[in-house]
Amino acid sequence: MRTRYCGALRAEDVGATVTVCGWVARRREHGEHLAFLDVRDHTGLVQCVVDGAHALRSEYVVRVTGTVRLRPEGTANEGLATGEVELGECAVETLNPAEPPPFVLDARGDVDESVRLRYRYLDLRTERMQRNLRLRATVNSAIRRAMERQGFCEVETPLLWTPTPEGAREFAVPSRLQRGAFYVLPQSPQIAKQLTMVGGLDRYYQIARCLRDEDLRADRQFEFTQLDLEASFVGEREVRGFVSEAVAEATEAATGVRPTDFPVITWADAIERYGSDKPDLRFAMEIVDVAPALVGTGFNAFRAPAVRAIVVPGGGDLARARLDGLVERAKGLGAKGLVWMRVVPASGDGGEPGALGIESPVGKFLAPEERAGIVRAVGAAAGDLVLVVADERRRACEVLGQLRLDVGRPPVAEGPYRFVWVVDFPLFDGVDEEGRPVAAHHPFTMPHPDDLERFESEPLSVRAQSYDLVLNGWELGSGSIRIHRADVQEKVFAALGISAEEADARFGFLTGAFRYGAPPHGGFAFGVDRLTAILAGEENIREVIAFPKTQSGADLMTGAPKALAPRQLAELGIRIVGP
RNA sequence: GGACCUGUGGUGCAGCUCGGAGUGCACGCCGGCCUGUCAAGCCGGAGGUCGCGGGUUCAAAUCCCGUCAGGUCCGCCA
Repeated sequence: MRTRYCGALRAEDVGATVTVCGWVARRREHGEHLAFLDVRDHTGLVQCVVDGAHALRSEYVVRVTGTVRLRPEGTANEGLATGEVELGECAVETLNPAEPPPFVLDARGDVDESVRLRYRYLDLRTERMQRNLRLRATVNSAIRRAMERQGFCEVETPLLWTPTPEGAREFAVPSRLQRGAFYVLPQSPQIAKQLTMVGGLDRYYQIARCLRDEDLRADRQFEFTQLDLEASFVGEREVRGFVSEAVAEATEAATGVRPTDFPVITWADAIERYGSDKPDLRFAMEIVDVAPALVGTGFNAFRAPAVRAIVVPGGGDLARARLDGLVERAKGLGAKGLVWMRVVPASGDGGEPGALGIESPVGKFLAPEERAGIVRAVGAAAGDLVLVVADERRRACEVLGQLRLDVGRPPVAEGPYRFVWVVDFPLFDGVDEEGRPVAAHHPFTMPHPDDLERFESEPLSVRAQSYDLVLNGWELGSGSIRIHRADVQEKVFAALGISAEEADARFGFLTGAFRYGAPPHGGFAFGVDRLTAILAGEENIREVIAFPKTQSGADLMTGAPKALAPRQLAELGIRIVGP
């Protein structure tokens, strides 16, 4: 039907007679005997010169046969890949007419997202969506290449899985053959992939769809895609190596530049220095301990377990209203308050040249050496702004970590790409209402061997062999070395308050499998949607998903979710109660 | 479950604070003119339940209450 793609025609094709197929992107009529027709396919646009175009409209599907020729002197279009040439002596065949589209498909102005989603099949024709979906395919392909090169075997796991009431809310699927019983859609292939290790697959991977019935966000859809992997007889470093390789391959395929730097930071350091377990390393503004400068201070607000600060370079000119806003923000985040200090050249005479002072609402409560000590400790220069929070250590760090992002963070999709591994997470994340530790990752995570002796005495100080991969402040994914021995697993279940019977009822098929010779194993999963979005320069994963849902879980194109026909409900034995 | 932003011809916006006739801009659409444009240009035209419901008022796009939809965030996401 066609001999060439629109976007591929170049000066070296001059003289060739070609046939292209595509959509009418635009037409420019110059009277009865001259019109320009931009024909678009997935590769780009080519200008066709026709003798009148009255019968053709936007988005008509056409087949054009013409001769490639150079455009006349001075009429080339440098903004177009095919801008040196055009198709002349065109015969245009309309393969299908089209109604005027509800929105213009070129790159001008934003279109409301609900309109785009309602007509997603049209939105997909835009250059942006074409680029994003093809980038996603490139990323997938690179991931497969890297995993296969590293000896991983692709295994598909069931979508109809068994309920494991733990963690994310699951989508339920009623069974027709066993009325009243349900499958669930997997929130991840976690347990299945561990069973492939027991099954001797050695290295498993899958670009897997995961489903979680939780509220949606810019970086969360009900269904999302993960590179899921698991390997036997490996430690943490090897797993991180596998993942770094896959991410590097994908990033190189997408951007042309292979990232080589995958620094490792401990969870404790990440909290100390960045106030977050997903630090954005594209900018500094690290948190500094200024308590040493305030030993024995007379200023009550600073007599706290921890006093930490960040410097906003050049932030001294922030308006008072903005500073008040930051104070409110800090309080909203749970801090008792926030002290700001503008760093200025020291006033008065007698000071050393270059000496610095501060302007701050609380300046008068601080001794001169305390003011100087803070400025020195944070390494601030004149014109900078210092933000100080005094509180419990973790809270002070986390509040400053959030302020650091509020004040200094570039858009997530703006380069450079700064990956970082966060390791040594705590095994437990606080305690529940009954005072029991809560699993930070999942209950199959192996504790750090050095911390096992503190398991009973200080469970909250036990580190896990788990690790997150972070890119530009977005958590791409997480993984861990798993427990493969029954005795350790029992200890963890006990600490979590899960009885042997309960564990057996919930995960019996897993713990049972582990009695038959489970190899030491560990793995990881990272979000392909998130990685692709960042590499595509998009702030929202909907932009890299062909048919996403809205924040309320609706598919505006199909109208899903919808009521089922009474007959379908009857077959499933389901009666709808309530509104 | 909660907070905030948005909703005005097909699309994107302005108008809303201070109520006074559906007023305006750009794009698209339809028709006419136009032989080198490329977001073509020029002229003309059509197109509206101001998301929906209620209230206040002589009078509501505008003020108030409720509700729906889209978005951002908190909770939630082992």
